[in-house]
Amino acid sequence: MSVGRETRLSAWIERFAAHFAEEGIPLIGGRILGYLLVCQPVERTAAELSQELEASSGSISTNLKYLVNVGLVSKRTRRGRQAAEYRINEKAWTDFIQRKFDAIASVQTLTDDGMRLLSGDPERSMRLRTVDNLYGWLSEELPALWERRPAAPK
Amino acid sequence: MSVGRETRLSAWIERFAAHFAEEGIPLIGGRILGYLLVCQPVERTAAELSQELEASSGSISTNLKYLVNVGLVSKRTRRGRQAAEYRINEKAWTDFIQRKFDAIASVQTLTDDGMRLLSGDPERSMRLRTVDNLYGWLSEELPALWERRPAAPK
DNA sequence: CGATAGTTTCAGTGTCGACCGAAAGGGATC
DNA sequence: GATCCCTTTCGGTCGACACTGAAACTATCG
Repeated sequence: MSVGRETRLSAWIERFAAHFAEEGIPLIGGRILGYLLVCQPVERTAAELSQELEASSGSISTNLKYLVNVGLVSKRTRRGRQAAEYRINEKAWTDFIQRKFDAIASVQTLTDDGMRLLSGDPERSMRLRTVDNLYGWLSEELPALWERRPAAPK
Repeated sequence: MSVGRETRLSAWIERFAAHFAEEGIPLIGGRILGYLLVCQPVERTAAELSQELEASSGSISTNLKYLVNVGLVSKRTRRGRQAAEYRINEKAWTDFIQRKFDAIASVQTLTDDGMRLLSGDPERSMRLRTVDNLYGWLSEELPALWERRPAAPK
């Protein structure tokens, strides 16, 4: 007897959350992301998320605030409805990735400063130079690559 | 009155360590990396690192083990010398970056599995598709970019 | 205005990991 | 083999942070 689609989806959500937990995103935040990516309908209230993800209202609130803040989730309020609706903002994933790239490229300013401190001492700066060259190349290429990213469909 | 080069270097090491602390590398590990990148001579024993970075022998040992393990530092033992010598393995920085790229690209298998679970439900898979497309593109382009990386000098 | 339904805040709890320092372990020299 | 020196292991402490649940807050509707 095969397991249902919803069961497999919740297992998938858990894997999804586990991956981002390794990147420092709280488990519940990752679950929210995964859930909002596949739920039907697309919008959920905090209370619904709390129930379906079996997480306390406090955790949901904290993590929604964080996710809205980084743009991955958007909050919509409607007159006549006191409950706000949350949904995935899939467009924001590009910014999410870009921040990762920026973090990598930013090391170059660090190695660059180091090189400057060692200027006039080529012997000693050899090790740093290798690293600086790599990051220098990355901080050229990553933005260039990023320019070529495909436009999000419609 | 200007501060000495060594003073500025230790400030630089601290900045360096702080950056990688944000990426999840323990502070002391980051200090070791920064220090080994600029110290003269290039090799240090654990005891020396402990003294110069003002960290306990235990912390130094733990972090060296970790850094050697990921390849960023190499350990050399010599007959007639009981103290092992540690030095930066600047070549390994490329692997270090590559692991980051791999981590990004690996999300694609995740989103791909999700898409499969939602197959036959185009309406519902729209959100995931956007994300999947982005990661699909990345997992094509990042390895391609990586191929073009400059060779380390000599 | 009162009642209701939802969200946010906050204090408290538990877990995890970095760090320390002392004790144990292992080579090297005599 | 005994001694010395250095490294690793290990128990313990501390601080950070995710999470909870109850209380405070806010908004809507009767």
